[in-house]
Amino acid sequence: MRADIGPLLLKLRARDEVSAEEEAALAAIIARVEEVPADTVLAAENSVATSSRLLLDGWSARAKLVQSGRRQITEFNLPGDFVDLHSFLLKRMDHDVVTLTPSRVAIVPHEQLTAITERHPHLTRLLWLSTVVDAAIHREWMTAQGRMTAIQQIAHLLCEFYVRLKVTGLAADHHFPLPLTQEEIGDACGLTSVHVNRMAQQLRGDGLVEWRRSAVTILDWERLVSLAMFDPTYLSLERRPR
Amino acid sequence: MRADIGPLLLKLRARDEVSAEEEAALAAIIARVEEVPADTVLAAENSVATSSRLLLDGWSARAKLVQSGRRQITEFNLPGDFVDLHSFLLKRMDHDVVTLTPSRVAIVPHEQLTAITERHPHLTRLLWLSTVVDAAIHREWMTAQGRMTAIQQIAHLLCEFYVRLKVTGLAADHHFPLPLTQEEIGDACGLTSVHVNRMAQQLRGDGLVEWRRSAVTILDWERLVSLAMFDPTYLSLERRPR
DNA sequence: CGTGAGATTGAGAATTCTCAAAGGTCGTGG
DNA sequence: CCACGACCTTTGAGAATTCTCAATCTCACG
Repeated sequence: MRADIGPLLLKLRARDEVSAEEEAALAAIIARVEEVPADTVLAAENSVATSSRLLLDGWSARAKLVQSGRRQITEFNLPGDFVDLHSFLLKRMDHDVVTLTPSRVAIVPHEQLTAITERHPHLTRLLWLSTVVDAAIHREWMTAQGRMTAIQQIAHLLCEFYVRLKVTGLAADHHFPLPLTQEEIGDACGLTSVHVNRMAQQLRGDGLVEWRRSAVTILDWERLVSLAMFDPTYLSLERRPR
Repeated sequence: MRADIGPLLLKLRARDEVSAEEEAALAAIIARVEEVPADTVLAAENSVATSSRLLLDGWSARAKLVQSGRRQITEFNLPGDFVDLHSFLLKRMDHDVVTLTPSRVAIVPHEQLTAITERHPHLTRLLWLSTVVDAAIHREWMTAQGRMTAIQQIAHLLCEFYVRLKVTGLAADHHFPLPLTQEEIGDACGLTSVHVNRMAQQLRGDGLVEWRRSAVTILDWERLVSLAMFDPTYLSLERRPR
């Protein structure tokens, strides 16, 4: 099966050049592709991984479960994200990776990744970069959680989705799909779904977004960015030699 | 100047073997060593880095400033931490790195790190791992911030310090130095220093810790771990092939 | 001993949570 | 093509945690 790694390449090329040879090397490391339904655990906390997963299509999340049934989502993964590249080095997972929508996932055995590190130093650096950007996203979220209000956090999340989805052409004209429940957004922001609901109403009432069903239209990007104090620097979408 | 990379090696060797050749390669990438006072910015947000810093001695922090003078500390760096290895790939910094105590810092030019990726794939993976562990620490903190109470968060931080400091021999017998103000701890937990103070009093009052000046003694490790729901898995201190 | 940074205390205020209960929406089976 | 059920969203009201803003206290150090 020929996996479509187009979205991944778009992301990598937003940050640096990727040669044809590197592109071929990437395509070659995929062992197989799987279709998985929503709410499937792709990688379980505490398990020891021997392969990593590349999200070809669909949304997933990194989540940590806490006693008492609560959970914290620490990052959302969009199509083209190498969702558990971290497990290549960690081996033992510190968190779950769970699909949020029906998804298509490419499986990459760790031996193949090891081979990349031995033969393609520049491609290695680009993959390394993508894990380091995950860390930058974590820092940005932590800052939002610790030092911003609930409504700012949610606004920030919407800004992030829009910018990240645009890279792979999944968002345009200030409009994008958002297949998340308010509960899932709450799990990401450290809020209850009740409070997410009230803040979402406020964002709508203030004329910042139109947000119905599972799609969002940003009505006033300037004001949303200003409310969220959103600065996309942390996404490292500058093209430069790495 | 001969830099003492002993603490760094202890950390790396807690996770996998490091050959004598790799050790020599690491020692060779250090361009120079600097002594810096407390509260010095080692790497500034938004600047474009051309070298990374290895903390030989002292404590530092990754911090993000938010309008209105607030800040969020996203990780504390201890002696032996490669504090801004992230900048090797990010180039443009998404956060500040600031010393919290007088420190000794080794400077590593990015060209040297590039050379490591070209000649030492296994060492590259170990350095990559250390950035991925930073991300795991971020996730753990985010979970604490989002889904645990203030006192649990602070207890969790103390557990983390003890385990991390033990790796390099800087903690033992449930005792360790803690050169942080309550304000700095608040910046890390997303709390005010006032609330940190009250929670610290409660931890002392409950007989969990002795915490005076800048040193902590954990009086009841079991109970502290249980309160904080602390599980050191996220620190990846298992020795296995990477 | 005076100074200044950091720790501690007090009291009222704000944000967010908890616990229900009610209202909508969408896919599926009859 | 409609009714049903499951899953979300929305609303209300009281409660809890944490914040804000001072003011005071302590202690290491010059």
